[in-house]
Amino acid sequence: MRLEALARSALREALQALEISVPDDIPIERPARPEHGDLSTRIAFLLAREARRSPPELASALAARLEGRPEFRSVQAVGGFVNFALRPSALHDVLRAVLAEGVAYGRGEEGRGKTVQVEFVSSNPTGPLTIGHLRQAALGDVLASLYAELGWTCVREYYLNDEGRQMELLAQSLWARYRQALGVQEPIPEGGYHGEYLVAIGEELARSWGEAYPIWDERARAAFRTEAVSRMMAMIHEDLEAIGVRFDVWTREGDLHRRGLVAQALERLRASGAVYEKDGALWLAGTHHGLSRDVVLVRSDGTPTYTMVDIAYHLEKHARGFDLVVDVQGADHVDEQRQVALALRLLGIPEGFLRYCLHQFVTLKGEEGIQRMSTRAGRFLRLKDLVAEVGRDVARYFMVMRKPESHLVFDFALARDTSMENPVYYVQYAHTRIASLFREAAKAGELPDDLPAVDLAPLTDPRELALIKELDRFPDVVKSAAHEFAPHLLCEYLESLSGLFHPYYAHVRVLGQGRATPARLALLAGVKLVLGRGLAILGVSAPEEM
RNA sequence: GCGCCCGUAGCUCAGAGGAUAGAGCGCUGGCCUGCGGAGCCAGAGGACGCAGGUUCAAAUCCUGCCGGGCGUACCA
Repeated sequence: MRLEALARSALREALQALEISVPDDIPIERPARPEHGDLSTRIAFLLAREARRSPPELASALAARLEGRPEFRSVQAVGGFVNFALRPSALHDVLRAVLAEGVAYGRGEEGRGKTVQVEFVSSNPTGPLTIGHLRQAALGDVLASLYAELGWTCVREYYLNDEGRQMELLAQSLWARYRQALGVQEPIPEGGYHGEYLVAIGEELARSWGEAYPIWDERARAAFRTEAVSRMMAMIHEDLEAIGVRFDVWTREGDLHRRGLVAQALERLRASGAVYEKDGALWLAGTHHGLSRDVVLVRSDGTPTYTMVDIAYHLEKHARGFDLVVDVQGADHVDEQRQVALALRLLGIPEGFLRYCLHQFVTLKGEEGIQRMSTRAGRFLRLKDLVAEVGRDVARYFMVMRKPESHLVFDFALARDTSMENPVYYVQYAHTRIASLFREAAKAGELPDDLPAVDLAPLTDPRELALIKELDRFPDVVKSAAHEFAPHLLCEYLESLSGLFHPYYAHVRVLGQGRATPARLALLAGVKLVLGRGLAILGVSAPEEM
């Protein structure tokens, strides 16, 4: 049995024996200080009032009931806390279970038969992906993997805004570059895209199309739009490839229009009575429902706004039958999220269907200080180039090692120059050292045939027991990381597990130690297994050699 | 002005009501005749932005300030 479950079921029995009603959730903590035991509970504080006893009294009564049970070495009341010290055999049982489960250890059942869609990146196809998109790419990909670990079927989806004014500006900017390549002084349009990446494409088009498009007319617009989108998509695919992210579904804004979904959504909104007309435009009455302003859904020229299309898109997601939709978006989308969420609520979509993972932006710290990215101004670091510089593992890990809602300063120089000193390698190195140990064990003929069957009794060193306790946490970490949209918890966990392993390995010899050898190999097999699983979820490699 | 996010070690950040606040980097000093030194051991470094409040217990929850980021478009 998992350790927390062990303490919970014991406490449940003790509470029943004392005729105190058992709460649904019995909190179990892992004390920071060893003298407080392996597990502890503050339940006495919570039930004191109801039980009409002071927390210390209640804690003592519980401890007295539990003292002497075989799974605990001791159960002590300290203040109002009840502290449990586990017997090594209870920990050995945990390790045995980990080894028996193998790669399935940590997987959950909650998502069985359920499907979650994770929408992320969804960058406009107006240029390559930048370090700004990297956080989102890593975050979304890892969230999807976390949910997959909990048994959900995951769909990774990219929403492609291939319509609207930005695409118009992009096409015209490309046309300008094409004209420039032909020797004409054509300026980049107002609000257009100045990035170097359009120059090369413009030159190429000048070579293949010659003087075919001397003026910016409908014909040029159509040609350059199509060309621009496909070129940008190619670049985006390259960037995603570099970071190792694959999408299952690409949804184009244009398709939503063509399938009549925007018009349908509009009808539903009208029918709901949540919209009104003013100044020739159609508005969503946001202020009636707690928003800070009303929102235009259809402009006075009859075209739907981005928000309108987004609402239609999310209705379509619902129609597709997902049990949960997770949108990963930057902090600039807060208002947009509220608006879409409100529209869905007004249309009767259940509250829990759509959840947003909102993240703050990445600022890049480089030679010229801290800089904001801007695709439009052509000032950005391309994702592919960053990955080439620091490697996929480091790039991905750095982006999820902080909680999404915290601002992240990416110190490019540090990631590159001191890459040997960074936490990714610390974790990977732990995995590698164990892999190497197993190679040595095999050479020496000391590798047991059946690790889960090994006698674990020799594992009595506090460091060994601490490692097992840490292994026990893994499934909970996966669960929290997924539910709270907090992949950084997994990073922290892996660093903590590695931080227990390295000192242990530096001080304890494994091979040639008689009965202790197979037991220690079994322990380290468990550590390697969990490190490997954790890294896999992060999309970071778990090397056998470095 | 209003809304959301963030103020914790020199730097980058964990800590989501519990017991003496942690990690990595950087800094100081040690450890390579055994399984990988990308490692280990030790040390210096903190009024948790400020002020109130709730609680047996607050870095954590509430309120108000002060800083910083983002938003506040008939842009996407």
